[in-house]
Amino acid sequence: MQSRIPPSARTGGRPRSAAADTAILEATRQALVELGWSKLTLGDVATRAGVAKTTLYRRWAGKSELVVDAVAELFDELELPDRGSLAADIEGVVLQFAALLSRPETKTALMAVVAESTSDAPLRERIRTSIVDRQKRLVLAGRQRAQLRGELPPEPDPDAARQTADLIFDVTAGAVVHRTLVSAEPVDEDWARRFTLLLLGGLAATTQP
Amino acid sequence: MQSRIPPSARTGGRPRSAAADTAILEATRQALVELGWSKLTLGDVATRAGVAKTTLYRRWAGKSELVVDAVAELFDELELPDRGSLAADIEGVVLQFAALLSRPETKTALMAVVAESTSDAPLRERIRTSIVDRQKRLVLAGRQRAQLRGELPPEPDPDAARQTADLIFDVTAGAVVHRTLVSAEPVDEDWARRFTLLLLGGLAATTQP
Amino acid sequence: MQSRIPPSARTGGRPRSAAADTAILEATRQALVELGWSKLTLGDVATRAGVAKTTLYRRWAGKSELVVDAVAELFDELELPDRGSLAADIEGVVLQFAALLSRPETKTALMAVVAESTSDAPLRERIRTSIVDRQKRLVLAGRQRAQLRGELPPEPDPDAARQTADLIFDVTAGAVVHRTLVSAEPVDEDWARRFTLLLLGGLAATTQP
Amino acid sequence: MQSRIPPSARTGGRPRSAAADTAILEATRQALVELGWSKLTLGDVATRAGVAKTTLYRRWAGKSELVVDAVAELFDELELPDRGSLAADIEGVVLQFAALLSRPETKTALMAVVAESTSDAPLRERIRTSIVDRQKRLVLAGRQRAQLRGELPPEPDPDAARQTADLIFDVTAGAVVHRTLVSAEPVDEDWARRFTLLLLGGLAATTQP
DNA sequence: CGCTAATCGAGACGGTACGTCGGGTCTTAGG
DNA sequence: CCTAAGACCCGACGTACCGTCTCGATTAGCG
Repeated sequence: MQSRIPPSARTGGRPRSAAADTAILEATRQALVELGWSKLTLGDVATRAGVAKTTLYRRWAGKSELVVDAVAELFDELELPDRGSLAADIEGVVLQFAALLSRPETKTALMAVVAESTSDAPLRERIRTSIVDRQKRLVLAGRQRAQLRGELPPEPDPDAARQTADLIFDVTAGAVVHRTLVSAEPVDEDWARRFTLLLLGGLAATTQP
Repeated sequence: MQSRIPPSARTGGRPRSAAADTAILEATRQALVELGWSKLTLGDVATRAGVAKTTLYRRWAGKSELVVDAVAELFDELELPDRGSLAADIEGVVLQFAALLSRPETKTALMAVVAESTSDAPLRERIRTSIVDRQKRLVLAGRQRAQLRGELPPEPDPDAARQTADLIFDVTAGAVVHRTLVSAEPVDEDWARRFTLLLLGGLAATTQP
Repeated sequence: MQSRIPPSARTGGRPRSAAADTAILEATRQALVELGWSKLTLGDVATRAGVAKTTLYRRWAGKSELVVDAVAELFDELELPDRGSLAADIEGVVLQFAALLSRPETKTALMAVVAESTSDAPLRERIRTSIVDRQKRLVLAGRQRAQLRGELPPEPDPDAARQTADLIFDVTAGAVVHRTLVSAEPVDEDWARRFTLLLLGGLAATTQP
Repeated sequence: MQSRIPPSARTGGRPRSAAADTAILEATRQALVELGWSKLTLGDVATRAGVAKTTLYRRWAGKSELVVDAVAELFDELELPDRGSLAADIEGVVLQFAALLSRPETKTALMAVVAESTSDAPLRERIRTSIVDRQKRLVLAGRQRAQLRGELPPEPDPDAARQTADLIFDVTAGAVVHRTLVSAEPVDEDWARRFTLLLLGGLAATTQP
């Protein structure tokens, strides 16, 4: 799902510049790093991108939509490298996610758009599609891989499977975000190890009553 | 710790109106509910409170500081009722915290000030003192009570104790916030039960290597 | 003299649409009536005329040039009907000119382009050629006819003749314009009669010292 | 009559700066000279005056209103010096008015606001009060003085008196404006003499049937 | 009881950014 | 070469808030 305003359906006319899109999103990230969310202005982004303000407004409805797109591109990089065991995979994901969150552009932007989204349902949906689901995908892939390895039993009930995945996701993402942004302390290998221990222990308790 | 600017040290002169403080904080919460963080303006708050803008700026440095104070008052209500067992206590805290987070004024304000705080260290400190520590206190009190009950073993190493408490806190608060604000799904009794199961299971695994 | 930009000298290629010209000028007048000078936009004119903005800019340099042409067409209608006497002829011209000036499209456009022309010499020249000279012609024709009738003596000195004609022209056109646009009162038959009396009386005094 | 937006009726609050008014009007005239009407922008005027744009908009509704006030001050200078005879007085007024009209700030502004006023009745009224009536006053004063001198007979019928004064005014002001702005030729002593001759001759013809 | 001094309301002030609009240019595809 | 369509850059618009300032009018406590 895209936040961009689609071009006029009518054929004919000068097409939108693809280079402008790239320049704008890059300029947005750069401005986020230098100024932070609250001091970022669309006029400044336009100037940095070498683009007219109108061009920007023609494609995005506002600051939130633009920033979501700009940050979302960074989340595309997330992958699930095979580290050999479920525990190692989880630690890898946690560290990868933490690394992303500690970049200044994501740090300042993510909470801000989430805050904005509390009173803006379409924006919330866009965040979910562009950002959140990209992380959730990793949880599902990780479980699948662990089941192939025999580390986790197959889950016959699809409802329970989904519920558990959601819980793991909220716990993992929430913990990393909270540690990084609220507690403002680093997510290092040690923390990742201890968190993984907690998660896997809890998971065992959950599935083996 | 207070965000308020202290009154002039010099004695004599008209004292600050105490009623104004109450009115301003109440007006702030009301405006947060109606407008959300980004559309809340200090001029509007002043009008609602029946107070001049000057009065407001004489006491708070800006929007963030004011909102932190306004929301912090709500976190004073958090308590740790004795529900008889560690699991029940945790479920209680989770539900209580979730209830607070689902109020519109906290929902919209909390993430916003956290976002603001990523580039404002004093603000981050104020948030920690006024809001976060109030929750953390519950974690510590819960553990102490559980140890008194014999549900948890005493932790001889104070460093490890702090580290574990921090982890539990980040996991719990993070999970509830993420579920509520990002996943935008309710934290009901069922979820609280499943989360507690996960947490306690993980905790057992962590402390019994 | 035309304000239009001439078509490319190079032969070959698609010729300009003559229908477009008509449509554009008509649309301009219509827009002048509805919106007045300052709110008239070339984009709107293009839309009304069912024409692309490009087409419009290929033919006229700007708003002033377009409006001069659009209004000038109306001045083509001015004639000098033979009413039998100099006085009657003058009254006729005055009323005819006043009628033209009271049309909303001329009323709003004429002063505006004159204002523009104070800092735009080519525009001033175009106004003179397209609009002013068309009125001045009537003064000259009126005098010639009166001389044929014997109502006015021949003027042997061509310099003095030109000077007098200029004076009469400025007085007549100026008075009608001022009455219509500044004083905002109607130029009716009574006013025309009184003005003619004044003018002819003054003329007699001027030529018979 | 003033074009200024009156300050809030409520007492209390910081009073409006009188210096700002002076600076704004002076800056407006300066900008008119340098840029002309159509390129004058309120933002630029504000900058020149060392004033915020909002201050400007707090006091005037728009460009036209501001310019009327700025130019009107110049018309305050108009007087009727006693030159000894009616003819000499008229010539004096004509030359004085022409001198005012040939200043670049009035030249570019006057026609423009008149053009605007064709579709803006309140503006037309403001022009009349602030500018036109100041000139008309001279006509009336001139007649009164001429009657005291015995150069003109007393006019018993007040209606006819007013009608004649209006006619003289439209003719005089119109002729000077037209000569200056449309014909774009100078109003020098020679022209003033010839115009006065015409006017007085016509006047005699009008009043002595 | 009258001083003194900080507070209060009100609202104007210099700024900065907003989101929109119009001007005039350009780049398409099509005639 | 012209045309319709529409995106492009640019600059100005008028508005909204910001945080500061200047007023006159209140309030206290201290002398």
